[in-house]
Amino acid sequence: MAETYGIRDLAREFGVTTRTIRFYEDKGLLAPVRQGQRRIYAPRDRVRLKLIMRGKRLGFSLEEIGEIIDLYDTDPTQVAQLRLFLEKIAERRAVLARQQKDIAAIVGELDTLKAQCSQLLRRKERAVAGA
Amino acid sequence: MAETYGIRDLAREFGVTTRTIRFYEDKGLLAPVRQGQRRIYAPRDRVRLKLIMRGKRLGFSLEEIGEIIDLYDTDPTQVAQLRLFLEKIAERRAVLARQQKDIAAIVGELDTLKAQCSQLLRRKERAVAGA
DNA sequence: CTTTACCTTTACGTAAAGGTAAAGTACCCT
DNA sequence: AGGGTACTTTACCTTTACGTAAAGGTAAAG
Repeated sequence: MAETYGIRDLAREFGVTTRTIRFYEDKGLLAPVRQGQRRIYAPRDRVRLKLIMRGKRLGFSLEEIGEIIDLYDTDPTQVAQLRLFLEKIAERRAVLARQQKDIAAIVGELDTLKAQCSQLLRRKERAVAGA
Repeated sequence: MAETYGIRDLAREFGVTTRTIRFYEDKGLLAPVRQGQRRIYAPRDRVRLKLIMRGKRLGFSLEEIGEIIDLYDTDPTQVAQLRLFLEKIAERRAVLARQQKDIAAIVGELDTLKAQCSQLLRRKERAVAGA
């Protein structure tokens, strides 16, 4: 028979709190079966959670992650899922590329400001010392 | 006599809403005088707003911006302000540097995933076409 | 006197991803 | 029966930077 997990098991394995896992369920990302009130997680739930964590690491929102992994169930060939995922990857890359440029620009500004401040500070300190 | 501005004037000049300017006042970043109920902004308020906008562009939080520009008033020599600002600049640079690295790593992962997905997709598409 | 434009305060809403507390349920161990 | 532990639900709290009504004040123009 198939392996099952308790919420605590998965929380430990993935380094999140049980609250987090329940939160994902609220958001429709997980749907464990119940045994009374307890949640029983099957291997496929574990896979989904792993995909969620990976998606988060890559900077996707939970909503985007949901769109992608839902196709995992509804799309037997996974072609649609792969297409969507590739699209999301492209989007994400574009966002990151822009962030890279923005950061570089800001770092440039910070360096300029730093130079100005440093110079001004040296002058002020000399003025104070000389007074 | 000194120039003054209405809230609308500053909003237009800096491309923000009046709500934003009032919000900054709530946060203690601005303190215009009142004429009855109306807010009257002096040139120094305008300068502060300009500093706020610059700080934001550089990615500082309003709280950090507040710390810095408050010294502008309390510190006549500005030495303390310059020191604090340089410190903030260094912090910000460090954060941005880490972000750069993180982004680069994620982009790398995305590229790997993209390659895998593309290959898989091509196989699936061939399989479907061949069926 | 009314419209129009601008201003005011108060206060709830938003997004994201959970944290945290309260209070109750379930089961094992002794 | 009592204790301990894990689990459950509900529901409000957090952060940041405002958006968005609601409801009304003030003043110039027509």
